[in-house]
Amino acid sequence: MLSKKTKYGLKALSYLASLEDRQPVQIAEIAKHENISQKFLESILLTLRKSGLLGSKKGKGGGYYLIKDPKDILMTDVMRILEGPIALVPCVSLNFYEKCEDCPDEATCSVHKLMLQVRDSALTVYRHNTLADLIK
Amino acid sequence: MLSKKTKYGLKALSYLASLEDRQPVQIAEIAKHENISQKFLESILLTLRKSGLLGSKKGKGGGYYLIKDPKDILMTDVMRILEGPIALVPCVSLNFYEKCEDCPDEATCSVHKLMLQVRDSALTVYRHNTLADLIK
DNA sequence: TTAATACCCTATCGATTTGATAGACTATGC
DNA sequence: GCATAGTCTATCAAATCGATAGGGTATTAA
Repeated sequence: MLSKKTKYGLKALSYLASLEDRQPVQIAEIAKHENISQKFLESILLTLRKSGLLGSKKGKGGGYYLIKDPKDILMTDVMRILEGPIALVPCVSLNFYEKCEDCPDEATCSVHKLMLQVRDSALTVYRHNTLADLIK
Repeated sequence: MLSKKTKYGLKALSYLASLEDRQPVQIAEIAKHENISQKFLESILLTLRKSGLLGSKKGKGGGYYLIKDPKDILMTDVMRILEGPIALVPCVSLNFYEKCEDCPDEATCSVHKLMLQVRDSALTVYRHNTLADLIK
């Protein structure tokens, strides 16, 4: 299940991308427009800023804004930042690989085999979608 | 992330499918072979039995066994029984649909649009995999 | 018929995660 | 220097997860 953090983050990014200009937008405006708890959104936007997707400006007239063009923001990156691994199981994760302690052999593991396919199919989707695609 | 319940359930099903005959297999044997907590596995096998994938036999010589041929057991069914919805968000779920309370319009929701594609890609994988495919 | 076997069911428990809130701090612009 | 708006830390209730304990019940072999 998708976490609310990811859901809200996606909505916030989409909202920013939908605006014509790239002027800073206040947290409060985003929260209100997308029906999100403002304080919770604060921490999410902070994450997005620290990972380089958003810029911020303090003080009057401040807020958050997209750094890159929406068509250059891949969903693979967004999902990994917000949700973490795309794979459903660590042993098939590209960026967050971990060996399963209970599984003696990945090559013959039925779960591994199935989850590998699921990961690839999800990756394909995320790689073919940019932020610009989501707001069309 | 895939729950251990699903992971263990898949492993147990695979183990049963890998055996030549369809004689009842004791919980203890499955648990030992797959490195699973026996008590936890009990509840999982119970779920699988109640949903019609497994049969059980009590008393001496009892255990669990597959009811259908492995090639007739679709991963869509297995995943829905063990993990629940295949969709990452209720508003794109076929079997567990729920409206998002915060989202005013699904048609224009960017999250909805993305998650619909992810669901379809996962469904395609699960529909093309039977239990027989996993143990090849 | 009886006793062993093995599935069935309920309850509980600690750990972790999640979503949300509060409050103080800091930088900016007028 | 004061209002504005992002930044950071701490906390918290609720839910979920994985696991465990312990007794109940049906079946079978002897």
